[in-house]
Amino acid sequence: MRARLLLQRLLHEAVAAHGWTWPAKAQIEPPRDASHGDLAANLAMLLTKEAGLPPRQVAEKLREHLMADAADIQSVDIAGPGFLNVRFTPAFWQATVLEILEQADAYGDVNLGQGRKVQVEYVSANPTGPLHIGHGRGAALGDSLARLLRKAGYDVTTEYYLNDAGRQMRMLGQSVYRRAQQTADTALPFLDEGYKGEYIKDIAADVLKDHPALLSMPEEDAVAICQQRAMHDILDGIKQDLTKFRCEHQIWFSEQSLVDGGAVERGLAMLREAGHLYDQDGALWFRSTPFGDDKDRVLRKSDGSLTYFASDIAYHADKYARGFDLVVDIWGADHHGYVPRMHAAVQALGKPVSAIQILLVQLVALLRNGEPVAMSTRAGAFDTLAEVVAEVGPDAARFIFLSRKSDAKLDFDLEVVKRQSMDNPVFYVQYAHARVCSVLRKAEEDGRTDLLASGMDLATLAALDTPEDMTLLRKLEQFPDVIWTAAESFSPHHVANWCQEAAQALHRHYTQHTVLHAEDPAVARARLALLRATAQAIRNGLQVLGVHAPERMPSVPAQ
RNA sequence: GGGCAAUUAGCUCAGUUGGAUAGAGCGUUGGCCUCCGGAGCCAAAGGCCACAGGUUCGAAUCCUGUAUUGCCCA
Repeated sequence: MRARLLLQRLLHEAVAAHGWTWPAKAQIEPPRDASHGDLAANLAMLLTKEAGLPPRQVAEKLREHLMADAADIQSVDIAGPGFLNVRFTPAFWQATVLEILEQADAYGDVNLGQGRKVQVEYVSANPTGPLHIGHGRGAALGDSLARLLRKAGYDVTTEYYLNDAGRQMRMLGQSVYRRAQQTADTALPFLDEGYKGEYIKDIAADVLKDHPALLSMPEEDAVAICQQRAMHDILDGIKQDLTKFRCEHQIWFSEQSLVDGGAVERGLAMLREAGHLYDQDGALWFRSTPFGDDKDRVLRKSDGSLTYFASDIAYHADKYARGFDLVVDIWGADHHGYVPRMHAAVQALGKPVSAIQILLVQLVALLRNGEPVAMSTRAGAFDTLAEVVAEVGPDAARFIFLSRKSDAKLDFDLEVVKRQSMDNPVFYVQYAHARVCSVLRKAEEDGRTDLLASGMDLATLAALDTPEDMTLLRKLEQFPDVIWTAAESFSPHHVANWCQEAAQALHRHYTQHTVLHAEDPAVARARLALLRATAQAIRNGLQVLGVHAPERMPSVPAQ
């Protein structure tokens, strides 16, 4: 981050000094091939027209300006069609260690969000059954995104939208009631569209225990009791599953409360006033096509009942009324058809389409040794989030989810995720952290007070001059940039990738250079500081992913 | 029939929003422990970035078709 900011400032000055204007497409980034330099700028190619010079001559003029007044810059080369390849001094990179040790847990914080209020709404599964592995992916993404956006300077609130009104909840109550009835009359057939899982029977048994007279009540009352109990129990389970998966929702928002509080009617009135509604064929329509939807949508059907979309609009109107500048919705990919109409609704509410960000999470194929895991019909489903987390642990599951783009299908192989090998990079990253901790422990055991004394300075860090030192330092320096781009693109997987790269640089360094047995105590001090800084940065990266950074790995595996 | 996404090494996936000779890991082959944890490191082999056009200094990336797969809608 420091490197990019510095170079950006110097280049801006250089461009201004020649009376040119900064091109919007200008980029400053590490070249793919590290041997080209630390950072590369494509500026010269973009300025040829305005400068009236061939790109390499433009580059030459910029180069002169950079070399004139920058103590931190070691060299500037012009390469290829006119790239400026810039190399910084070792001291510049070494200072990264001081920065990290000073900022500690705050290292990587950036101010992309500038305090803007963001809501992340995620999971929001109907409380009609336990969460499955696909919900887990959305859960990992939503939670990590909240952490990421906080680190990037947003004021984040997390929320779960509870669909507790409507037909599905009634069906849930009826399903439980029917299972209760079946305990008395085994010949009674099950409901065609009912919820069939084993958990429905469990709930029915519990209800019967608390209400022995259930079956002699009027059916309406009995179903209501079943529905209340079912929702309560299932929601309880969902909350437990999410907690075990380290996902926090600060607010649980009830759809029923929207209906009861008249918010839906208010939302409709708002749209009607703005002229976005019309009546046709006895139904109430939202004119969404002017906003890019492919057809208008019904909000109130001819039988008088409201559609889900109507309460969704009211819900989003409520979000904005609560003062959120940006609303992030995380949906299963099977809802992608709703994206255009939601975008339309937001605009009809008077917000720019950029005030909503809808992230789609693709399905997860659960495998075991390459074979699809069949949903069990009897002994409980093996594809529930709870089962999977119990088997592989939250760290491994979260890391797998978060190291891939969310909008691509994902194969989740239980055996592979459980295996503690490089098939499963979470152990690789955690091991890097644990390795550093192990060195620190050893230093303490050996009574190396000279190394463990606090305080560090640039002069000592000058000993970090090997290729492995420089690779590691550059990687650590990039961390804030990674947070920035990841937050900007709502993509935690960039952070996961960085963790792997940082871990790799650490492992490589570790095998090349010993710390406690270094030839010179000063070198040992410098290296130990570097390792501490690395552990800190990796810890911060894992924190964004919601993955633990252990001080030691649980056990040594068998050879 | 319309729409949305995906297609990169044998497998699982990245590719910093258009940059230089396309990268990791696993798997395969061959090396590295008198030393802080070898759950590691190094090296080799492995590619028509699905296919065909187009846009420009420059395309895995952008635009248009085609194919295959998945999902939504009628």
